[in-house]
Amino acid sequence: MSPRRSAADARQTRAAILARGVAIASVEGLEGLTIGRLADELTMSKSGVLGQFGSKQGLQLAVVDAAAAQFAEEVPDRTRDAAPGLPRLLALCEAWVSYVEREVFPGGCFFAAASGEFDDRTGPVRGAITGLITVWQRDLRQNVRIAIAAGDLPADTDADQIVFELTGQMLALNHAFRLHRDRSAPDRTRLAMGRLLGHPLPAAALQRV
Amino acid sequence: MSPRRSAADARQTRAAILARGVAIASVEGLEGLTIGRLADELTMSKSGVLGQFGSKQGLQLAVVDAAAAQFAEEVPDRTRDAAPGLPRLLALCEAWVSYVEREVFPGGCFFAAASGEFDDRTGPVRGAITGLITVWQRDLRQNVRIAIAAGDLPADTDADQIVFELTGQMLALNHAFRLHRDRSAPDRTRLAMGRLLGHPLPAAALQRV
DNA sequence: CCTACCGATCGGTAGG
DNA sequence: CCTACCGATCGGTAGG
Repeated sequence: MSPRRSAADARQTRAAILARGVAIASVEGLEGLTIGRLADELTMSKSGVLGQFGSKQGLQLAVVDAAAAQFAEEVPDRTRDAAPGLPRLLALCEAWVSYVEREVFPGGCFFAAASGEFDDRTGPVRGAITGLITVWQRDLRQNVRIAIAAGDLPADTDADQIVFELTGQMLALNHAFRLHRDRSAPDRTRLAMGRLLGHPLPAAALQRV
Repeated sequence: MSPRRSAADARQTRAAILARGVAIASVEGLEGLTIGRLADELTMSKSGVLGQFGSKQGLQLAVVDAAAAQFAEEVPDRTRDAAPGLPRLLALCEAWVSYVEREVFPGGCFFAAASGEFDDRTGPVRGAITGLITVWQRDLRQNVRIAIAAGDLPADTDADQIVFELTGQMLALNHAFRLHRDRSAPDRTRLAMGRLLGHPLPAAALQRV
């Protein structure tokens, strides 16, 4: 096997770097993710890692995109069976709670951690993080609006307010689960979200017994 | 003026280091706070900074304590006039919203940032952060219980659940205010907290005009 | 994707 | 609280 690899090999290498990078960054942060450590853990040279992304910022942007793809698989993609509006909203909330409970990322919600780390900075990495979170919240809001139009939420509901409060319960769960290792936090979150939406979360009853 | 300073001078130097340290750490994080940068900004030598704390971890612990003292001044100390129970609870919530709105720390809530940074680690710094947050949440819970006993909250209220949900709204505010620069977030938080407690926050009406 | 470097900066120490 | 260091590690480059 020659040291010069094919394009397919390069793609595989890139995927392996990103998988490790996402896991490390969810724990150590996107700044704490270093090229040297990544190279060490993958038994590669630093320049081999860096060559794929050009710079640390390029690596960070690729890691954010890879985390977004994984999040999409683990949360919204699991709600495809639920109809738009209240059913989808409840499914998205339950999928989010489950995503934290299952510890999809070893350091908890990747985007909660990344937004806390980059909220005081400027530049493309912050932009990528805020863009992805904005899209996620727009998806929630859209389903709130459909639920209102369908009569499944009160007509005077403020969609932005509901999304704001749901976001708070998501952050509370990540906080309590990671910092206090509070195992009752997922059910507390389900309860709070169910009250906000006037309906219990779909899987909560099953998981409670 | 000789290079050998008195104990009073040393105390002043220490206070100056901690004031800068808290501000830097609220933006860059407790790991991103470096001895070299601190020395630079204070036109001191690195060893002059390090000598006060022994190690970077000693500096981090002192910075956490200094931030806790400032938080105590800016939030709970401002609610001394409110009677224990629901009045104090409403005052604590309003003081917290105001603390974020006034940007007491340049990087937003110091403890929201620090707990996100250290939630996956072990050691005394994590311990100090969790300890302070636990005390703060115990204070909230205690006032919820007094409010229940006084009949100001329903008798079947779950105090831990209320504290959990209030914490979520605090985190939602910090998140929206820092990441999205959403200026409507403070009033959204007031609204959510007021609903949770069944009473509007004390200063909200005045500030709304 | 590798070896062999680069200057800058990290936390920390010796000794005054 | 200073100067003068230390080894380790940072992101990144040259050249193959």
